[in-house]
Amino acid sequence: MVVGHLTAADADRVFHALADATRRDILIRVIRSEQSVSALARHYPMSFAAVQKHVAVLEKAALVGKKRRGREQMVHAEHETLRRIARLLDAYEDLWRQRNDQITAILEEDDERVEK
Amino acid sequence: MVVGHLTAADADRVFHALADATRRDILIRVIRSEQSVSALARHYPMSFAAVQKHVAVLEKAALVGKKRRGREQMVHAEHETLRRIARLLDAYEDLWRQRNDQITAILEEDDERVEK
DNA sequence: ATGACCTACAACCATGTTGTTGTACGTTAG
DNA sequence: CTAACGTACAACAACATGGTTGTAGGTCAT
Repeated sequence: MVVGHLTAADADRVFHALADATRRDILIRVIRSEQSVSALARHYPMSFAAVQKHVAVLEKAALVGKKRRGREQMVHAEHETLRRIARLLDAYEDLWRQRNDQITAILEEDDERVEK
Repeated sequence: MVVGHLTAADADRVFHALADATRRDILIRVIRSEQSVSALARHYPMSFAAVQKHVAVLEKAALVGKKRRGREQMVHAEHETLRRIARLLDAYEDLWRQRNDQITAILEEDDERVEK
């Protein structure tokens, strides 16, 4: 089992890759099942080369990987990266909860003072 | 309670906003406690105007909000947006699990055939 | 072997992003 | 009132992004 730490540059790349509707759609498709680049390209109103670039962005972010099969490049999701970035956002949410807990604690402390 | 649906353009803005280490750091700081733009700016090796722009990107993504207090603009986290984007990534992870469940089911079906 | 298909990659263009500096204006402190 | 502070915004330069077309090479089917 890999510990799996995400550097700041990694997070930059992953969030950047996700910041485009076409790339998110490609990711969803390959999560469902791996597909060749040209099969993916058929779904979008842009050139094959443009889709190829989107896949390259996802690949540099390690959100997908490619595996040659004959003359096709099969694109598959790299679930571990998706998991890591989801956990990173969870950590942000935890920060918020901790802050709220502190505020709640302080307010309760005030209540005690008032009651005394 | 707001239903809270994230359009594709919303997700574009949020992921783009998160795709920069400085902006993620600003977000973390204001999650912990709201701060003025100039207080934030003191932490980074760049001009006040640059930090102002980063805050504007976070604000357009609705990850933070601003509230004037005297001559200062207090920046605070908008937790709801953070929550929504975290849930969006959760949905992607669910897709992966569904796919795995299907594969597992098919394999088990194969096993049954072999056993017969 | 030939043609069709899939991919890779370079060159190019338009636009957007990220930093800078400079100017202007409202607010607070002394 | 004046000086310092906090903010807003415009203009600019450098670079990145997202699309295009064109060329080239590897693989498969006939």
